[in-house]
Amino acid sequence: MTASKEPESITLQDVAKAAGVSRTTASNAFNRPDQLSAELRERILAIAHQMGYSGPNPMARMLRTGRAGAIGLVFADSLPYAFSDPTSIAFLQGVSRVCERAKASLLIVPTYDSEAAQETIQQAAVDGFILYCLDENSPAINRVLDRKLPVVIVDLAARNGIASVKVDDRQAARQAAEHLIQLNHRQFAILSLELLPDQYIGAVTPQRIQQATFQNTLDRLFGYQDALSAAGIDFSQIPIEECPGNSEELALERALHLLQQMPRPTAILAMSDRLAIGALHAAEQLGIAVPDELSVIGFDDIPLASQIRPTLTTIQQPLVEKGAIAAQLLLETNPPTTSKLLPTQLIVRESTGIAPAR
Amino acid sequence: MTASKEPESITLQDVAKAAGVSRTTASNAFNRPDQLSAELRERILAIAHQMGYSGPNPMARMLRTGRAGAIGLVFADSLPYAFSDPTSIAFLQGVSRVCERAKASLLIVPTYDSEAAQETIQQAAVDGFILYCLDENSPAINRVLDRKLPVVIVDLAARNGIASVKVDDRQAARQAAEHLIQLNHRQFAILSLELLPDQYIGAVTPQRIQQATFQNTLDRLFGYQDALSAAGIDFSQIPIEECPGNSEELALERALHLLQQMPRPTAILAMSDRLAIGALHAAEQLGIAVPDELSVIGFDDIPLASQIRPTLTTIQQPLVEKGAIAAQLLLETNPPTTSKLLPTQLIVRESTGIAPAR
DNA sequence: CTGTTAGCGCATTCAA
DNA sequence: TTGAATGCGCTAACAG
Repeated sequence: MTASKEPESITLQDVAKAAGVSRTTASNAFNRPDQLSAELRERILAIAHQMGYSGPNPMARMLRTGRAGAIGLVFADSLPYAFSDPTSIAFLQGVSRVCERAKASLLIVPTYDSEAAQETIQQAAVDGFILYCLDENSPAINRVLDRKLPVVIVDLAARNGIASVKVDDRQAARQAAEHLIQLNHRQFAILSLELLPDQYIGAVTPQRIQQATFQNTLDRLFGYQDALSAAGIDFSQIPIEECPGNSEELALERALHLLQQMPRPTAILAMSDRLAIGALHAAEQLGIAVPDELSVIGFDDIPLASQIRPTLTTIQQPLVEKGAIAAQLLLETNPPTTSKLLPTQLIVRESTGIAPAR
Repeated sequence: MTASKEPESITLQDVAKAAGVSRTTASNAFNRPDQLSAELRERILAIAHQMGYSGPNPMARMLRTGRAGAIGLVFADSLPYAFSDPTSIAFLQGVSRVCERAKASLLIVPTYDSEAAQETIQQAAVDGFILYCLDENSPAINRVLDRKLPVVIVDLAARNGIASVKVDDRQAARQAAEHLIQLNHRQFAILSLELLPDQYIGAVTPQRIQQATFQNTLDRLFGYQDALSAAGIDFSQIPIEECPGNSEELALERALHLLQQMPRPTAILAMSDRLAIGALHAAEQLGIAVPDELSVIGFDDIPLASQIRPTLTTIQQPLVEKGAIAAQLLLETNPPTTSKLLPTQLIVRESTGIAPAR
C-alpha cells in the first residue's frame, strides 16, 4: 500500500485545495458566512468535516487577530484553597456569570510559587486579567502588571490608573464593632485573618501589625480599633488571634484559647464568617451560651451564615457582585480604569445579643 | 516635538535590534538561559525591560510550539451553577491541585447554549479537555470530541477509546437502598436529580425514565430499583420526585409533598446530599422526627453532610479525587485512554435508623 | 462573491 | 556561542 498522508494537522489550506477554492474562501466559510454563498459554504464545511478538519487552529487565529477570547483570573493563593473558600467561590460565580454572557472563557492561572507565577502569567493567552489578591507584596502583582494588558484588581489597595473593586473594609469592620458596643459589650477578643503570608498562628503583636502586607486584614483591624477606641476601650489590651487560611478548625482552636482567658470576653469580632463559625463551635464545646453569654459577629455573609444555628450576625459584602463587576469592568470598559467601592451592610441575626450583666 | 515611536507592540525583533543581537539570541535569553552567556542574557533582559517589552507574545509562542500550557474544562452546565454546586466545586479542587503542580493553567469554557459552545470550544487554546458532563445528549460533547485533542470525560458513559473517570453509580445507589432495607424500611420515596435537561419539576413517569439522557441519574435510579426489587418491593409504586438543578429548596418543596402522602414513606432515597438536606428541612417543618419516624439517605458526601444536624447518612464518592485523577490522566498519560472506576462507600450517620413499627 | 498578497511574533533548524 | 532563513496556520486588506 502506498503511504497514506500524514494524519497530522490538516490546515485550512488543505481544505481549500480539496474544495477547489482559495484559502480566503475557506476561511470565510468558517468566519464570515455572509461573504460567500450558503451552498458553497455548506460544501466547504462538509469537505472539511469529511477530511477531519477540526476548524481553524485557535492559536494561529489568536496570533492573527490579537484576541484570545479569554480573560485571566489570578488568585494569589493556592488554587485548591481558592476553590474551597466560600468567598472566592462566590467571587468566581460572579465572574463566570459575566464571562458566560460575553462568551469569554476564563483562564485560571496558578501562581503557587513566584517561579510558577512568572511562567504561567507570562504565558497566559488572555485579553486581560482580574487580579484577586490580598497580599500587597505578592510577586504575582508585578508579573500581571508587566503584561501591560487591561487589569482589574480586587481587594487590593488601589493603584494609580488601575481599575479596582473593593469594599470599605475599615468602615465595615467599624460597624461590626459598634454593633457590639451598642449591645453593651466591653470585653472583646478578635479572631483575625492573616496579616503576613507566613502561616503564623496565634497571638498578634503590634510589631506584626506594623509589618502586615494583607491590607484587607489590616483595614478590618483598624476598623475594629476605630470603634473600640471611640468607645473608650483600650485596644492594646484586646487579645487578637491570627488564623491563617481562613480556617474554621484553627478558629475553633484559637477561640477555645480566647474563651479560657480571664476575664472571659463577652464578644468575639471575627474577620470572616468561617472564623466566626469556628468560634461558635468553641463556645458550644465549652458550654457557653450564644448569644446569652457570648456574642459573635462575622464578616462576609457567606451562605452558611444564615444556615447554621445560631444564625450568624455578620457584615454582608456583595461577594458575587464583586466578581461580576470586576469582569464587567474588564470586558466592557476599555481600558478599565474606574474604581468601584461596593457597599456593605450589617446583618443582625441570632449570634449577637446584649452583654451579660457583670 | 517629533512623533515618538508607536508605543504599541514591541517585539522580540525590536529588543534584539536595540541590544545589537539577533532575534535568536534574544529569544534564547528568554527561553534557553544555557545558550548564551549569563552576562549577555542579563543585558538583553535589562534592555527588554527598559523598552517595556513584556516577554515573548504568548500567542505567537503557542503557535510556534504547538503547546498552550493550559487544559480546558468544559462544564456542560451554566457556569454560575457549576460554581455553586458542592460536587463540581470539589471536582474543581481536585483538577486545580494537579494543574497547579504541573504549572498548567485551567481554561474554563462556557457552553451555556449550543451556539456558545460551538464558538468557545472551537476557540479554546488548550492542550486537552476535561469534559464534565451529565447529559449524554449535550451538544458540547461532540464539539469537544471534534477538536481531536486528548480528552478525559467525567461522569459520562464511557466511549470507545476515550479515557473516562466515573463511579459505579448503580452499585452505589443499590447499596444506599439496601442499607435502608436492612433497617426494615418498606415504604420508600425517591428524590431524583434531573433525567432530562428540560427543567421539569415533579413526579417521574416511566416514559420519562425511558427518555432520560442523564446517565448518572438513571444509574442511581436503577440501583435503587435493583435493591428494592430484590427485597420484593414493587418499584412501580414508589413515588419519585424530580428536582432539577440539585436544588435544596426544590427538594424541600417536593419532600413536603411526598411526606404528606398516605401511607407516609418511612425512608427517602435522595440522589444527592443537597436533595437529602432539603428532605431533612421538610421533615423538620412537618415535625417528623429523623431518624425515628423518617430515614433519609443522601449521595456524594459533600462537606455539609457531616455538619448539619442530624448528620447525614450518605454514599461517599471521592469528589476531589475524581478531579485530580481526570487531570492526571489528561496531563500525564499520552494519549489518555485508560478509564477509571472510582470506589464509593456507605457512610452511616444519624439520619437513618430502624423503621418505625407500623 | 472570490482569489492574491502580506504579515501576526515567534522558535527552530542549520551554518558560521 | 551566534545569526540568517523558514514557516507555524491563519485573517484582513484589497483588487478582481
